[in-house]
Amino acid sequence: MKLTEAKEAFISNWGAFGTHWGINRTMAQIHALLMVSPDPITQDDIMQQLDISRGNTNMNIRELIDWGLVERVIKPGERKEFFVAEKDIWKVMKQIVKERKKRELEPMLQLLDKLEDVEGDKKDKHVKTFVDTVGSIKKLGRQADKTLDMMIRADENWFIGNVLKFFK
Amino acid sequence: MKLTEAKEAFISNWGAFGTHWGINRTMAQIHALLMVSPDPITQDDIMQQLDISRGNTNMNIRELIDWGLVERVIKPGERKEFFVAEKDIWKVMKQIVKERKKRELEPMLQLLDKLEDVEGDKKDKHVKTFVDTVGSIKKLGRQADKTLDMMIRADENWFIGNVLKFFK
DNA sequence: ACAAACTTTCAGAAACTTTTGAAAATATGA
DNA sequence: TCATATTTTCAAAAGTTTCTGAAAGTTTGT
Repeated sequence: MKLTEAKEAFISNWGAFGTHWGINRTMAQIHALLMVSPDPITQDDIMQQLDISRGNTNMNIRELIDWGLVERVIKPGERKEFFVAEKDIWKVMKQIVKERKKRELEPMLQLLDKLEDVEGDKKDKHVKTFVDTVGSIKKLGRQADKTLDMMIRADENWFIGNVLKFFK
Repeated sequence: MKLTEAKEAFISNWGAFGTHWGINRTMAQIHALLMVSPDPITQDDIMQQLDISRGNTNMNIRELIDWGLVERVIKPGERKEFFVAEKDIWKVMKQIVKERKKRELEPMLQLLDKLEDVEGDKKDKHVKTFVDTVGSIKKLGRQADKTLDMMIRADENWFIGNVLKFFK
């Protein structure tokens, strides 16, 4: 397979993959393009290579910067801004986990805390089922929260080495 | 907080939460409703409680059954079908992980295998960046795949106990 | 201060997803 | 078998998200 062809396949599939994970197609594609680009590239390069509009490109680059996955690079003597993606995939993953944890898991745990102390007779099966369900989701959520925290702090090799040992 | 109110909050938030994870709002809401219902309920109950159409209800129940999160229950002497959700949240999570792994992670790894043997001079920085990026994603993906496999096979208490110990 | 280079915004258009509801299909019991 | 209850399907409508492109805003060098 030729490089151009392989790049295209990678970008388009990374885009499709992203949509399953709540990231919009274009954002994931820009990210993919930047990950396989050896040097920083401009907004115009991105527009041209992915064949998307200026506005769309701009918005999605900003979103990627917000997520901490892409950085602006200013080249001395150049008027245009350049962009570069974090290439260490472990860092990328940690960054994504961190953001989604903050945006999704934490608010959910807060809500569950409030919901758990519903008033009413604990012997009523409706109350009991509700409290039990919420309680067990909270327990699992807390566990996930802790595990992800540790992962965010861990170093890749330490992590992979230990996980491998741990899981026989 | 009253039970009815708490249930509503739970259902509506579980729905919103679901949309971040590629599950449609209604499907997640039906799942939430079934999780807090002590006994099996009918399609009409669901339609009424969530105020959604028959077609929508039917399609999403079927999808939940496909995912292995909900079961049909036939009550002797009753014409209607009843539905019940798996209430053990650990099993629910394992089921979701299993399905998403199959639907998303595995195809991605297959693609990366093909992309990694791109032709061209490994000293060309474009080729090198591409191969390195794809290779490291593959490595991390493989690791995730193994870890998830183990988790699927594990028992909840074994898992939580060990994870806690493991992460100091 | 000005003009050119470049970036950002946002209203409307396009694309995509979800929902409805009525009709078709199927199952049940007399 | 037939009438009725129940489930399933699917085309069209509603809703939502994403994208475009032109206009407004900003920065830079002279």
